[in-house]
Amino acid sequence: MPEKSKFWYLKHFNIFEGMPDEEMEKVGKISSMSTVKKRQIIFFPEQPSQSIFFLKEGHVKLSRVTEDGREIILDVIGPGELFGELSLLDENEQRTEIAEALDEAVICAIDKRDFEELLKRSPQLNLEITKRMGLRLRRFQERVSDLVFKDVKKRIASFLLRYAEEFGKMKKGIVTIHPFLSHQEIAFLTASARQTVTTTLNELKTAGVIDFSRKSLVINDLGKLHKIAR
Amino acid sequence: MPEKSKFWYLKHFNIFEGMPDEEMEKVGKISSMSTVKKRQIIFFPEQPSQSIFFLKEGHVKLSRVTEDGREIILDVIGPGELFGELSLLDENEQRTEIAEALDEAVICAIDKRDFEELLKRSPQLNLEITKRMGLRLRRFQERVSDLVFKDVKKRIASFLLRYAEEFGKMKKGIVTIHPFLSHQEIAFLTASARQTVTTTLNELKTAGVIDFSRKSLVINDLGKLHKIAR
DNA sequence: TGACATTTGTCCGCCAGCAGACGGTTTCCC
DNA sequence: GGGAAACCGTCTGCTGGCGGACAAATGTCA
Repeated sequence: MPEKSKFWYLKHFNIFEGMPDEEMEKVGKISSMSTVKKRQIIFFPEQPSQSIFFLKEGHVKLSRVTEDGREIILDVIGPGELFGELSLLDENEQRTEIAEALDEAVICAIDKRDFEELLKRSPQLNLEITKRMGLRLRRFQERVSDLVFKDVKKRIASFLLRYAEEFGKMKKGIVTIHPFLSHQEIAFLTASARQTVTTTLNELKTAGVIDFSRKSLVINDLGKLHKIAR
Repeated sequence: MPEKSKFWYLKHFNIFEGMPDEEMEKVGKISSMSTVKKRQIIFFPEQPSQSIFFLKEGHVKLSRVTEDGREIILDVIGPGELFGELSLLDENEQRTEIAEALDEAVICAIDKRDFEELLKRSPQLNLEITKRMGLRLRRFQERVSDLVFKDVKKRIASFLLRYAEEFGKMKKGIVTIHPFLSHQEIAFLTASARQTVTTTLNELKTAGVIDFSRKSLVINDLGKLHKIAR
């Protein structure tokens, strides 16, 4: 799957690659690093947005909460990705997203204005950001398309494939993932119900396609999973 | 609704605004304009992507078709917007979208490479593009969230509001739209069935919220529509 | 190590809304 | 202006999967 590896590559490509050293130094000066614990919220929607973040280690869940308290997960990201970029759009508006650490995470924050300055000075960086946003957009398109055309079983299979590709380790055609999402969270991501996720996963287990316990998730038969997801 | 007008403003803001004249002249040289008829396809997914487009007049539907021939509408855009930007991501890959004119449209095409050059030279333009992509991303997030949380009636109401805001003319609190989407197309956009759209629209008509014939669509009670959509 | 919180597993009743059918209306194009 | 094609309106049966309920397993923290 050549496309996928390219996607991966672009995503994990260091965003400051190819930047002259003196610029890099400036970046170092204007950014601040910190560690957040599992389940800690990184920014609240009420705060006026002023920083954008880079995730160095761990996993972060980006979500929204509706007025009546229901949650929707917009994305789950891993090391090397940036988030909060949408705040570039807002002037003094509030964020609409919540970011929550799914495990111990190391993040790096840069003030929005500083970052915007940086963008103006470095077309290369700017292009990189644009491409990343484009990739996100694509993923969302995919997601909408899945929601419209696929039933729950297919959506969950589809999710597992993405999950495996982004966060799993492949060895001889078998992918192992250290899971960091609950069934409830998978349900939010696939627009389904918790119970349905549990049932479907167990169905897949019985069919021998996957195997899982609380501490690991193994995909035995990628081919079959692809077939189910289509 | 302050947010909305800002959204509108950003979207319809001329993308080349503030560009020095000599640059502008270059843009003129490398771009080519053309007119397309209603229902004409602007680019096919099979073609390697090489141009990005600006829509000057008319409306364009951006969609995807699955292997088994089902269609999903990704977006519907009006004058002032650009499309095909995602091709910036692809090297020599095929487009995954289809663009189709919904009425007589005037478009302007620029070669991808040329445009990329332009971006490198103009941080201002680059930022503008980034912001637009961000807006699109937001809209998609909204759409996913709607799909997950709202029932068909709400989604259709929600669609009507966007439709009105983007393409309608407001006069004394009443919005009139010259419709260019069929019920089938609205169904694709709202992830529902044609019959359901017909029924729901008629329900809204009976309730006095909207009024429509084949040649015009009027929204009488924006407030009520908002309430239904929430 | 025990108690409380969180997550997973299973069963089932219920209904939103999809999809098929078919007839009426408008639009398009020769 | 007439025939075909596209679009709209309405009725109806059927079902995917949501959501409530409750039990079991696992995690967590004192």
